[in-house]
Amino acid sequence: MLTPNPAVDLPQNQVLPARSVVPQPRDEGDFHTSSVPLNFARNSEIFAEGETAGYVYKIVSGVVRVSKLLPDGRRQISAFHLPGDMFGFEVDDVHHVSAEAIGPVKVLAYRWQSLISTTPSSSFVRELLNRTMIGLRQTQDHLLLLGRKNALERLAAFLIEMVRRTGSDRSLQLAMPRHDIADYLGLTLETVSRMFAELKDAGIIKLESARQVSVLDMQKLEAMAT
Amino acid sequence: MLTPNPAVDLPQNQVLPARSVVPQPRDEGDFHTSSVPLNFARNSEIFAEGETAGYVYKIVSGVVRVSKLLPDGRRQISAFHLPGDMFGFEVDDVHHVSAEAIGPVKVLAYRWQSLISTTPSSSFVRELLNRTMIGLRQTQDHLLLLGRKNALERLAAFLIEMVRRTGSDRSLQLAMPRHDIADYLGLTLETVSRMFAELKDAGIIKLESARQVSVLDMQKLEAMAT
DNA sequence: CGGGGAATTGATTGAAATCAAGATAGGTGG
DNA sequence: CCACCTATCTTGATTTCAATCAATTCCCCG
Repeated sequence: MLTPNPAVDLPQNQVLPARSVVPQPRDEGDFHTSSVPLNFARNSEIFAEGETAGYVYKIVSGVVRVSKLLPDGRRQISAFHLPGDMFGFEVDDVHHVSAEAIGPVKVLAYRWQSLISTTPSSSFVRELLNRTMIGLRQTQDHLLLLGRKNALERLAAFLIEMVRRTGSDRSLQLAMPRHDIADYLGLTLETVSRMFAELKDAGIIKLESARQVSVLDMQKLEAMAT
Repeated sequence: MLTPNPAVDLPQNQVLPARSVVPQPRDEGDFHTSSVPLNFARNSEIFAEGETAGYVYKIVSGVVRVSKLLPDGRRQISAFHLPGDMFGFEVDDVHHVSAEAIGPVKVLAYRWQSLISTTPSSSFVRELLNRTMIGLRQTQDHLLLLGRKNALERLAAFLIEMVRRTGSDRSLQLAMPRHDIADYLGLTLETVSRMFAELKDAGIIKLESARQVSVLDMQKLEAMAT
């Protein structure tokens, strides 16, 4: 069965009290609005489904998984977020997904209200609109993957996405375990492992270790992603 | 196999020439910007993946399906849009999905540039941001359905969504064929048909006809959607 | 080193896809 | 107005791909 609550063994974070860094509002990033730097430990929860939303987050370092759970523990990861990405937008003030740090994560937290209502200029809103539209497009692409691609196509698409987003080509360091990849791709971790083996046996990738992948034939990998 | 191109037998629409109604810019809807009323026949294409995007559309009447195709014809419908809904937003000026009229459809087309750049106030942008965030949330919910729910749960969730969105409770008129429901739910039309039969046999719904459904037990239906 | 979570690999099951007929019905023209 | 024609839908038989169940094996970290 899937992990009912992936955030274990870590100190709870309430609304926004200090964690390891004392919140010191400051100007930073693309948004010239006060932000609070926060640190999250491996597997800690940044926010949970159903919680009151009041902040949007911009990743400084680390990787974040955004997911939804079914009552029986089945989990779907809707996105992995890398440094520079923003997450946590909500129309109303309730989070409809949860977010967790996969490894140690540093973020800047911005008050949602400040970003949209304090009318410095509408450029913040335009920025948010652009980021949201990009997120919508990526999510639509992911619908096609989950609804219509087979296991091998899904893993190939995932590896291509990660190579592209991390900037590297050839060498790829995976921040997340097989279980998370499985929950992102709508598969089980065993199937993910078998598909890694299949790509390896086909000479398309090389597994330096479970988390360190070298792409040997990007042409073929792209062909497999359909 | 899935329909390679669902838009058949219908007159092609180029960028925005008149169809059955001569385009007459006018003020209308929530947006006080000029819009062009357009009519589309059953199964005609409103825009295609890869086409230049320049307009956003607001549905006056009819139902629209938004989808993506794989080269071999596999199709994933990412959303059905009903009257009042808007669709066609893109970050850059290329459509990354295609949109087709399921039955006869009337829309109002708005120039994207007018909506965002002619600074009447940023309220248009806020409106677009809200609609996009709502779309993102619905798409994330759909990811969970496609990645983790079984066939029966998917159909139950679909029926609940349609009952909620059409406002009716109990009686539901489906605008789309089984094939479209299947491509929305990541199933085949045969499986969709079997799941309808299962819900019927369980006394949860009644099929007045294939397109006319009565919900007999909403409690149970909601329980099945997980 | 040695312990333990993570990953791989194997055997078997199972849910939905595919292949294959028919049944239903909605629209059209005689 | 009715009957036919053809889309659409249903139902059945079989196959298949991924899930599940079950051991090992591999490393990563203490």
